[in-house]
Amino acid sequence: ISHYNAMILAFSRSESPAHGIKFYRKMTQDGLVPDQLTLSFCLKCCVKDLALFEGMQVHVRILVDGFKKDSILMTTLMDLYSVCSGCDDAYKVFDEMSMRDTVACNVMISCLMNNKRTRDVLAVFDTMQSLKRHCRPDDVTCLLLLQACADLGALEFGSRVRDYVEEQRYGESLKLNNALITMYSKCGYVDEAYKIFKRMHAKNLVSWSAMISGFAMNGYGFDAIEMFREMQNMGIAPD
RNA sequence: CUUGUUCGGA
Repeated sequence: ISHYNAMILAFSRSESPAHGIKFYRKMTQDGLVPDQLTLSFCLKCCVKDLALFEGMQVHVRILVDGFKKDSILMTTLMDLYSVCSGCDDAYKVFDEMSMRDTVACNVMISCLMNNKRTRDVLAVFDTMQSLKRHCRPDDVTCLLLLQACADLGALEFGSRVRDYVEEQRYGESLKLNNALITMYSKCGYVDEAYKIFKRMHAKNLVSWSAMISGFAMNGYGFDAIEMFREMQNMGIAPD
């Protein structure tokens, strides 16, 4: 069976996930019994193929086979509904999970974000902070949240996330710093963005580009050009 | 690297 799993996993990462679903069907018709891994890989195929109906059949199988308390599997299911259906179905799974951890919350947040339900995102963040450690927001949570704030121009909330980031000493994370730069820029606070930029030890092409367009979008075209030169002097090639 | 979430700027 591990060979079948390997096959389906490979299909789930390929550009033809539908073949993985076919393969799964075939193996069950041949009387083989899928395990958690099989179901998980098959779900990934369904997500990638946007195959809601097939995914729901796997859902049924999960329940029938008694894998309901496998939280990782349930999180994958959430992702299926998040991508192929909507918040309501994803939340239903979320709500019925026996153990909700940080990743499950992150899936929920990303789903809510895609559906522009910002206020609910906020609420989830709040409850995550007050719950036990297995639900505490992590770096991915912050990344998601900062991106949302940037899109919405939600400075106040973005600052709260920033405080949290610094409490947790995610301060050296390149991705988080870049997300902060973008968030402040889009909220119109280039100076704050620049402070972040300056104190960064490691900078990316992304960091530079974020800073440059931050200046540009706030009407500091000259500084943008200046930054661009400085970047090249640092030996970083523009793309 | 045999089960889950983000993948950064434009």
